[in-house]
Amino acid sequence: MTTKIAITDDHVLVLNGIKAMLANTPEIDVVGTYDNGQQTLKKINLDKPDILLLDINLPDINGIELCKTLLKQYPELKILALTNFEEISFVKRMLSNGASGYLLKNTQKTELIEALKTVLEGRQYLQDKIEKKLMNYALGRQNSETFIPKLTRREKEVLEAISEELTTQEISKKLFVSIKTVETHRMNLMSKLGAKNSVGIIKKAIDCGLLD
Amino acid sequence: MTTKIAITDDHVLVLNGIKAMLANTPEIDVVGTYDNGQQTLKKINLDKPDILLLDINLPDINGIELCKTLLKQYPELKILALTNFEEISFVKRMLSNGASGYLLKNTQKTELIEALKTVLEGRQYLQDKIEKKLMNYALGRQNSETFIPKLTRREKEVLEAISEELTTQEISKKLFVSIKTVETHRMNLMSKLGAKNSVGIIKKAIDCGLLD
DNA sequence: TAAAAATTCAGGGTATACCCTGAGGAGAGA
DNA sequence: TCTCTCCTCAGGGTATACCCTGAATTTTTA
Repeated sequence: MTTKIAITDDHVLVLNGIKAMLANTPEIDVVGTYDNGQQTLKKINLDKPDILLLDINLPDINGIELCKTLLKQYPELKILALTNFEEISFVKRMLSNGASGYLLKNTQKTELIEALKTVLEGRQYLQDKIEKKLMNYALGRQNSETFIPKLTRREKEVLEAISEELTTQEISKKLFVSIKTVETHRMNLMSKLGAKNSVGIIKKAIDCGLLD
Repeated sequence: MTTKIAITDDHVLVLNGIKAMLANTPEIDVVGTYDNGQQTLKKINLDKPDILLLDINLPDINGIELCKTLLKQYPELKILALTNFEEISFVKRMLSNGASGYLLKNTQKTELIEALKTVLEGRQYLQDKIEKKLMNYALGRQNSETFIPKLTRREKEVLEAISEELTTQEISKKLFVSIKTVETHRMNLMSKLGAKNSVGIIKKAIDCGLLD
């Protein structure tokens, strides 16, 4: 049984590099390559790959968003992030959005194939370097007390709307309440999150994982 | 529908070689051949090719300059560099001046046709060898900054300050500039990052890894 | 069931952000 | 030299965010 994989990357050289790398590996079949997010969304249901190698850095859609969207539509699909970004924040966001693994683009053939196998078995594959970073990050975080403030239902809704760059007026219309109510909620958000303004609200919210 | 191509090269045997190579390929029609830059500039508007195969090494004009000039006048034209220069600096300069691909003169017929097709579809074609060189070069400098908007030094400073929850007035004092200047930078940040307000700036900045 | 928390909203205010046009000077690069 | 980008700043305006006090109603919880 061959494993069908597809690749989304806007760099032709990367696409071809991977294809070439897998050319003489009969158990792996590259069924599709896409160079942007829209194309991926359109064509993936035709190619039906088991695994998608996904670059974060795409011209049209953020790879992290794309990951989330794809997994909603195709829960069976395994997504393996393949990128140059070493930042832990990207790793965390990819994994929390359902990615099955994270590889850097300097990956060698053997490692790529091992990653594909691991992912196919339903397990998670992280490159050594990434795993260590993640570990250190987790250990560093354990000590520092991170109290996540409890937000009410309404506050979460307002928070969400603020992060959508809506104005108070727009939020009031969206939630069917008065402007004054929205302002109250925002003030409470600032108070609870220890922020001086909406920018602070968003920063702390992202930091606490209250937003994706 | 046939694809019209033209060739600029000062070596007659190369011109003829390519023509011969494409002679029994009906979907490709060689509509013009030029042996220097001036001639190319003069005659290309008459021949109206879809793709131009362009040598870098021309007697009168530098092929890289010619590429830039041609694309200013004919933005629809696809230019495929065809040369013996393997140096990455040439490749980069051609591509950054808008060339759609880069072939060495040892190209075989099938590869040439594939390159032409790829370019015609609006994608980029690079010969394997060139691709690998570029890949190594790219890996050497992990600067994946394709979709990350380029911010100026001042814009980065203002961005940083905004993320510190400072007001415009506070930022102006911190950076020793007027309030109006800070506002200008913030507007430019919104524009560059596609944000509707400061919240959007921060979100996109975090998203792009410009912060933290 | 009483207390606490959450949701709603008002009046009234100041500070700030947002948005436009326009423009001079400095520096880099062709 | 000319062009382009960046940095700087102004006038003048509207919209919005921020901040206070106070309070009625509903919902949750102890």
